[in-house]
Parts: sequence; structure tokens; C-alpha cells
Amino acid sequence: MEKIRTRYAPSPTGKMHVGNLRTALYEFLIAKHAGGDFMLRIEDTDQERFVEGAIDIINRTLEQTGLTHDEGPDKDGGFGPYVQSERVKTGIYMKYAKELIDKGEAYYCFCDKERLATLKTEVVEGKEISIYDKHCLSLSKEEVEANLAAGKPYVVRQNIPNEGSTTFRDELYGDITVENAELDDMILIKSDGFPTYNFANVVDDHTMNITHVVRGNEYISSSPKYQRLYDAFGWESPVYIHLPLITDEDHKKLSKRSGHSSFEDLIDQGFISEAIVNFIALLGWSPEDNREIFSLEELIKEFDYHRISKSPAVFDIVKLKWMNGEYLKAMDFDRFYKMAEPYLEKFIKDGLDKKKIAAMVKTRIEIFPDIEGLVDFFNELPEYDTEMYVHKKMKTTKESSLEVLKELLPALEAQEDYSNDALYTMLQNFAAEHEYKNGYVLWPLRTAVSGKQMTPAGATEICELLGKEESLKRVRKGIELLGG
RNA sequence: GGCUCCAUGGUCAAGCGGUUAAGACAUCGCCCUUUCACGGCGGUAACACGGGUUCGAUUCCCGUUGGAGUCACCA
Repeated sequence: MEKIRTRYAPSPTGKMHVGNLRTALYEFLIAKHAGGDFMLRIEDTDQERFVEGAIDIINRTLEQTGLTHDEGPDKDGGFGPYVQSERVKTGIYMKYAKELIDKGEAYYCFCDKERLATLKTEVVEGKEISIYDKHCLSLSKEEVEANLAAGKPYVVRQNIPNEGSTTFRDELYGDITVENAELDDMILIKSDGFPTYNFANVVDDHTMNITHVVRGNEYISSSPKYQRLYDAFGWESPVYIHLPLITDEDHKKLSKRSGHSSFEDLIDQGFISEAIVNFIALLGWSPEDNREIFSLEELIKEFDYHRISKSPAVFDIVKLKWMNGEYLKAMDFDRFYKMAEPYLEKFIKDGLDKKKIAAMVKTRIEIFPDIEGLVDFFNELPEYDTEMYVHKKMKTTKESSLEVLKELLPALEAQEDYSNDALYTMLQNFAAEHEYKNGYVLWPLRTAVSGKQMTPAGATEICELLGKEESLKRVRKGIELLGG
């Protein structure tokens, strides 16, 4: 069997959209699952939309996520750079366009913007809809020659008949047929000499020997036109796999508005790349069993593109958070600490044991920014409401807390060893002596010492970290607040 | 609006003619517990509607409704 070759073909226009990342991932997985090759091609035929540095972002993201390509712009080797703006210089697109013109499958068009504007017939939802009227198709050979000789700007258009229909086969969706009359004579070569995406992708996919064309669903409606191109050239068409859209909470195509539409956004928000990859792999695909946690290697092994879903998926950031948390829990401590350190640095003053705090926090956060709310009290006792001393299940009240803290204070002052174990033993004994339940004592202490409803550790662990002096200070403050 | 695609809980989803219609997130409750979290256990919650086909439809076909995508010298 022929070796599978897929390609990721982004246009360098900014951040890496998660929809595009998912497309890249599936392309990678489809190829690798079958022992094939995965290519990277840069589609920068639109001079105006090109963003400086965008190619770096693409490369960096692919590297971070582990989607390494076999052939592409940053590799040398026989296949040359798959950068369309570079390929333009070889004249490859114009060559193929001329072939189509010779075959009558394309034609020169000299219509200017003004004339085209008169063709706009309808306005739907703010969008002008028009279909080209084949005006220039009727130009005689002499007229075309004359226009060309005069240096009149032109584009090359695909010639699609008004009768008949065109069918292409998608692996997931099956045969899709469209009436030719619905198809516009799309522009193949722009007046600046660059090919449009519509033309370049076909020429490149063919010349790069791409066997499986994987792309977003939004291309399904233009696929018949591409199919006509393959047919016109007499090329064998690739296997098409159109991927269901990823949408936002409103079920609309994911956009910048959502705030987490790009890989970079997510990294900035404290997600880790493995979790992101794992999560988006499951957006539109599911394995045979119920497993949800997959490394990239495992995905390669399990990924069967026939199990890709046909319906769109909502990008649920809440579930991503859960998954990210799972990754953090499973992560080895050193790596976790390295990644958490910048956040700890920000919220923990010197002198406190950051490693211990990191360990406390590791199983309790979903994303790194969660750290702040968990640890900020170490620096400074926050102002808190004494209502927090009331706990139904522990049967504590403000009054009982005040009493306990007052009784406890001398013992805490006398205590020399502030290690967690020693402290805990001491408190246990204290509780036993007074015939209190542990929680009856520990709850008010934890509250006094943290001023928080929620802490990453119990009372004694906090005291250990805070040290004797600071702990006592906070207990006294608690007594004061309770009216003692 | 034309064309195309899609349709199982709030979300991701399994199912591919006969099931008590999985599982996960979220949510709720209970247990555990040095609070919360973690962990364990359990609950609520779905086949859009109407026709066929069939002994039997969530599953196949048609229609309706709903949603999405697309209609550029952008990709």
C-alpha cells in the first residue's frame, strides 16, 4: 500500500488557533498511525495578511506539542521549501494555470473592481453575494492577446460550466454533490501574480504527493471546485477528510472573542501543552474504549480516523481545566515545581519554604493561576469575617472558638517544636485533655492562622510553615477579633 | 436568501435493528477527612418532531423543525 502523506498548511496570520491545532494534530495522527509522513507547508500567498513572526509561532507551537513534521520549510533535503511565496518564484502555479487555459478549463479575466461591483446582486446578513457572469470568457483570442500585450491587469479564472453537477467523496461524509450552476468561476491567479489558496492548495497537494487531505469543515463547500481542478488536470484526487468544527459556548465557530481560541492564550492562562493536545484530540474523536487520558504516543497508536465524529463540538474550557488538573497531579514534582515557581515567586515572600507549598498545592489546582488564591495568606493574614469560625459539623461557634483559642494560646507559647508532627501531637493531647473533638480545636486554629475559608493544608502544616512567632501573632489577632 | 452539512443529557460522547441507552466533565447528595481539595459511593439529567420500512426502531428512508458552515483578487 502507498505510504500515507498528510500536510498541515497554515497561513501565517497570527496566533495558532485551536481549530487549526486540532487539524494539525489529526493530520499528524493519521499519518503516524499508519507509519506515514506529516508535512508542513506555509500558505502565505496573501501578501497583505502576512504577520511578521507568525511562522515562528507555528514552528514553536508544533515543537511544543510534539507535532514534528517530516518535510517542511525548516528542513533541508530534496523536497525544497514548502513555502508558497517561495514556490511562486519557480513559476509553478502560472505554469499549471496556463495548462488549464489551454484546456479551456480556465481563462483570463480583465474585469476591474468597478465592473465586479455591479455584479453584486444580493446582500445577506451584511455580506454581498455575487456570481461572476463569465464576461471575459467570450473574449476572442486576439482580444486577450491585445490586453496582455497592453499590460492590462488580469486574473485567471476557473471555467465551470453552468450545466451538470460535480461530486467528490469525503471519507466521513460520503459523496457530496453540487450543481455546477452553484459554483462560481473562482480566481486561480490573482492580479499580483500570486495564486489564490484555492488554486495553490490543489497544485501543492498534488505535487507534494499528499494522499490524505485533512481540513476543516468550512472547506466542504468549496471542495467541488477543487475536485474539478483535479479532474481538469487529470490528477487522481486525494482522500478527503473534513473535520467537524470546534465551536464556542454559543455554538458558533470559535473566534478570538472567546478569549481562549489560541494555543498561546491557553498557555498564558496556565494550561500545559500535553493537556491541551489530549483535550482537543477528544474534540471530534473518541477511542474504542472509555479512556480519556492519552499521551501523544498513545494517540498515535489508538487513532483511527474512521471514528472521527461528523457533528461540531463545543470547546468546554471547564473540562479542559479538569484534564489539566489531572496532568498536574500526575506530573513529577520537579517539573511541577519548575512550572509553578513563577507563580509561587509572585505570591510567596522569601523565607517561606516554596517547595513545601508547591507540594501542598499540586493536587489542588487545575491551572497554575489557581495558586494565588490558595497561598496568598502566607504572606499576610487577610482581613476576614469572624463568621468563618462557625462550622456546623465541627460544632464550633464564635464563642467556642474564642474559648479554645484562649486556652490554647499558653500551650502554643510553651511549645518549642513547631514541626507539623509535634504540633499535631500536642494539639491532639490538648483536645483529649479537654474532651474536645480534634476538629473542635483545629478548625478555629486553622481559621485564625489563615483567615481563609479554604487553605491548601491543615492547621498544623500551616503553623509549621509560618513558624512560631507568626503563628502566635495570628492566634492573638484571632482572639482579639473574636472580642477576647 | 441559495447551496452544503449536522442532530443521543448543560458539555464531550459510546451505540452502528432487539441494551435497564455506556463513560467523562459539570451539577446534587452521602462517606472519608485537620476545613476546602483529593479519594470513594450514589442521585438528577438525553435519543428534536412527524411519517414510513420492519415482528421490532435511538439506529435505515423521507419530510419538518432546529443549528452550523459557506457564498472575496482571505485562507
